[in-house]
Amino acid sequence: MGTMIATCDCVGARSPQACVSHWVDPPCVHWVSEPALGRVRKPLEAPEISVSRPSLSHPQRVMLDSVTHSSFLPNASFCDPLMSWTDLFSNEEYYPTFEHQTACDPYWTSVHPEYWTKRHVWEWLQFCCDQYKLDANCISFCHFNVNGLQLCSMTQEEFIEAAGICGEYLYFILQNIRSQGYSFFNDAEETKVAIKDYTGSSCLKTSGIKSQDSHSHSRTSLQSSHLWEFVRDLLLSPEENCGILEWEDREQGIFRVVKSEALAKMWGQRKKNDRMTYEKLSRALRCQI
DNA sequence: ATATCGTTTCCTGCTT
DNA sequence: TAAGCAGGAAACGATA
Repeated sequence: MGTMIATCDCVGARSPQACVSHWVDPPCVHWVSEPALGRVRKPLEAPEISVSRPSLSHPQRVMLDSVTHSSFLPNASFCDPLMSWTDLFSNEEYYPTFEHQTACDPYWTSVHPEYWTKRHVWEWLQFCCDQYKLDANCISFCHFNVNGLQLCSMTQEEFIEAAGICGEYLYFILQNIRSQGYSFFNDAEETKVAIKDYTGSSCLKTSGIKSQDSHSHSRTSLQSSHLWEFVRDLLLSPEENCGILEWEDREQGIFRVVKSEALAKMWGQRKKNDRMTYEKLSRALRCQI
């Protein structure tokens, strides 16, 4: 079980408040594609949060889901079936550079696939899950613990082995990026049709493919509209975080809200609501229980 | 037009 | 007693 504990600087607080948000374990929910904050089961669904009342010795907890990989994983001996993106991303062996990503570290969209690092591959996978509503359950992330060159050398069969029917999509998308560059994403409708035409697979979630270009999702993913995405992205973007959120125990998914006022202000700016307060923001988080 | 979802806002009661 | 937190309930806006 993961937990995130946060101490916030709530305005007017008589003493530092302990605000803990906690991404928990299965078998709960559908908290999505956030490598750092929880376990990935399905892309883009709201997290399940449970909250326990804080005390002096045991700060407030907000438990945002978590997810396990499904038994669909073909390579369970390789990969702990309970291993999540949280686990993987917090594992130096799997994802050694994530913590140290900097603003000058190029994003995957600015690098040709063959030159992707492992981190780029993971970002691309996350993008595909988010963008095309691929069911992360279908994907054996361990099979994608490779760099771009290795990824590009994988056959379609290997993609299918690694991600089932989703592997077909991933393979198709990768080949298109390689051949067309990122212009493949420029026309969302064409992309949508192309992918739909490609296969009638059921690995797409019901909401299908969103008309959202890769640009808006890549470097500017902080503009995502959901609160949980906002928090997730903030935690995953050190250059945007500005010390507002800090990891307390990354492996357990525990983070600390250091600047609650700033967090609320940033969320208010995102939602174009200058009346947003940390009280409201925290209520919204609790609402997702 | 309607339903649903994800908040937003207000409120009350409990805890510290 | 004051301040913060938890959670119920209704309203709201976007979207399907």
